[in-house]
Amino acid sequence: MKGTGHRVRDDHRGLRLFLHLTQSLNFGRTSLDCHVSPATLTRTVQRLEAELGHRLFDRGPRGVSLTAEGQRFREYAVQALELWQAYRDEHPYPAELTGSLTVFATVTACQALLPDLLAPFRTAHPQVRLDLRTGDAAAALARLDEGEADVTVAGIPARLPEPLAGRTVTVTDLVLVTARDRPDPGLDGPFVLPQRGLVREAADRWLRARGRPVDVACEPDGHEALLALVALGCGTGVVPRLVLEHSGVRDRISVLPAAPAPEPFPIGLCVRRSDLRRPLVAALWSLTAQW
Amino acid sequence: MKGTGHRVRDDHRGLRLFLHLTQSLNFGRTSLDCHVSPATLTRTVQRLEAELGHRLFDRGPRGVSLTAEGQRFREYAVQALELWQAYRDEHPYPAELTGSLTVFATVTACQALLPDLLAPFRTAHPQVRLDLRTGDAAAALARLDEGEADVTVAGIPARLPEPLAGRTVTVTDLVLVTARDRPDPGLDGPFVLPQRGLVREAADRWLRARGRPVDVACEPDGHEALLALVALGCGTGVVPRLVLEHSGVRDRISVLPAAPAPEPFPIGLCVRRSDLRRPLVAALWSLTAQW
DNA sequence: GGCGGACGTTGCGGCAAGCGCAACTTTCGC
DNA sequence: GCGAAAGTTGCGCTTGCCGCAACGTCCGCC
Repeated sequence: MKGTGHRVRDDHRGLRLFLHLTQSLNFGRTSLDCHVSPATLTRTVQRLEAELGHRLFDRGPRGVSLTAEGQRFREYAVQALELWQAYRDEHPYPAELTGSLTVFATVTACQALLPDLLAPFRTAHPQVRLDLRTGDAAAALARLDEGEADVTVAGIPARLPEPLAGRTVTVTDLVLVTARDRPDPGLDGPFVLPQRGLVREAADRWLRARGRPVDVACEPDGHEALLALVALGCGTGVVPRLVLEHSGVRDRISVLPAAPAPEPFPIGLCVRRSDLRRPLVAALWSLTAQW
Repeated sequence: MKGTGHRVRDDHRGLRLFLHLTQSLNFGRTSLDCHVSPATLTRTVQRLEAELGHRLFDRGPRGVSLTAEGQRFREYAVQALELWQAYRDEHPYPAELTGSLTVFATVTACQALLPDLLAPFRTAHPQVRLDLRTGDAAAALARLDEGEADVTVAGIPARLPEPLAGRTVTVTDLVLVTARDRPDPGLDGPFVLPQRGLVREAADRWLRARGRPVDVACEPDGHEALLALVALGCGTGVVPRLVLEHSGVRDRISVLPAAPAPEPFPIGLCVRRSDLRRPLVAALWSLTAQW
C-alpha cells in the first residue's frame, strides 16, 4: 500500500498541525510528534497559506519563524479549537452507548496511564464493557491490524503504519539504570536491552551515537524482566522512565546520568483510522485529552 | 460528467448548509438556495450527525425540526463562522494583488449590484484590472465554461452545472408589469416573455401553475427590450423586480398584483470551482458578503 | 574543499471521500 | 387509488489528499 487519501474527516487537523508547528518551529519535530509525513505537513501548511493568501512561516536557512500574519492566525486557531472543545465538553457523545471495546495495553500503561486516561470515558459511558488485554508493546500494533483490539495504549512509533491513527498522550524519556547495591558497571559495562521493540531501537540509536563498542549481556523479553535482571546486577539497562517509576523493584535500582540527553519516548493511543467512525471508538477518542 | 468528488476545500460549507437548514427547516429549499443536490445536503447533515453523535434534526412526516442538540450546535456554528469572519475581515487577502479579472454581468446587475458588490474588492486591490463584459444572463454560464470570464454576476439557477460554484448575493422576485397609461390587458391578455433563460423558465412555471391558456405576443431578447415593448402596450410582461426598479422606463410601467406569489429569483456570483484556488478569484470571493 | 547529514519541498501513484444522478420509500392530497 | 412531494440510498465517477522516494539547499566537519 502506498498513499492513502484522507481517511476520516477531521476538520481541525490542519489547525492542530499548524499550532504544534508554531511551538516547535521545526517541520521534522512536528511531523514526528503528530505522526504525519513531512510531505503532508509541508502541504498542509502550503494549503493553509494558499487559502489565507498569506505566508504563515518564514522558512529561513536558519530554521522557520512565524510571520506577523501567522501570529494572528495562531490566535484564530486557538480560539476556534477552544470553541470546538467547549462544544464537545458540553455535548460529548451521548451516554448510554453500549457494546464492548477491546483495549490492548502494556503492563506499564495499565499501571501508569490507563486509570486516568479512561476515567472520563468510563464515567460518560458506564454501560460499555471494556475488555482489557495486556502484552508486549511490540505486539500492540499487530493486534490492531488483526482486529483483535480496538484501541491500544502503548509506546507509539513516530511513523505509524498507514491505516492507523495515533495520538500522543504523554512522553517519557529513556533512562540508564543499574543495581543500586552493586559496584557500578558504568556506561561501558555490559548492557541489558530489550530483545526488540521501540525501546530497543531507541537504545540502539543512543548507544550508536556514543560510538563505543557495546557489550550486550542479555536481551530479556519485557520491561519487568529487564528490570529484574538489572536489579540482580547483570548490567546496565535501558528503560522508559515511566516504567521504572512504576516498577516493583525500583527501590533496588538507581539511575545513571546519561551523557547525551536520551530522546523523548512517546506513549499514546492508537486506533484504526476507519474505526473513528464507529461511535464507541469516536467517543473514546474525543474523551481522551490531546497531549 | 457525473459526480465530482469534493472540488475545493471549504471547511465551513457543512456549517453553512446546516445553518441555512436551521432556518428553512426544509431540505429542498436549502438545497435550492445553496446550490447543492438534495443528496449532498442529506449526506452532509448525516455526516455532521455521525461526527457529533447526536441527531440534529427530527425528520417528521410533517417537516423537519431542530432537536435540542441541534440548537446548541447551531450556537456553535454561528460562533465558529463569526470567529472565522472576524479573522477574514481583519486579514483579507493581501493588498497589492495585481493582474486582471474578467467579470461578466447582466446589464441589470451592472446597474443595481456591481458597484456595491465589488466596492470592497476594489478598495482592497486597486491594482487589479477589472474587465467588465455585459450580456445576456443566459450566456453568463457559457462564458465561464469557455474561460472567457472569471466571474459572473447574474441570475443563477438553483442547480449549477458541476464545475461551477455559485453564491446568492441577493434575491428579487418576478413581477407582472403593464403599460401604465394603457387599458389594462389584465392577467389573461397577451404576454411578453423573454425568449429564453431563467426568467422565461420561471415565468413558464408560474403561468402553467395558473392553468390557463397563455397567449404569448412576443419574445424579445433581453430585459430592456422587453420593458420597452411592455411600455408600448404590447402586453403583460414578466421581469425580475430588480430589473424594473433600475429601468429607464419604469415611470411608464405599473405592476400588477400577482395571484400566487411568484417564486424568489436568486442573483449572485458564479465562478469555476477550480478557480477558487487562484488568489485573485479567492480574494474576490472572500470579499463579497454572503447572502 | 568536498562530503555527509539535516531539513524542507516536489513528482508520483493510489485510495477513498464526497459529489450528482436516478431510483426508491414514505407520506399527503385530491 | 393514484400521483406529487420530500427525503434517502445505490451507484459510478472525479479528484483531494496521503505517503513514498527523489531532490535541492544549506550547514558543519574533517
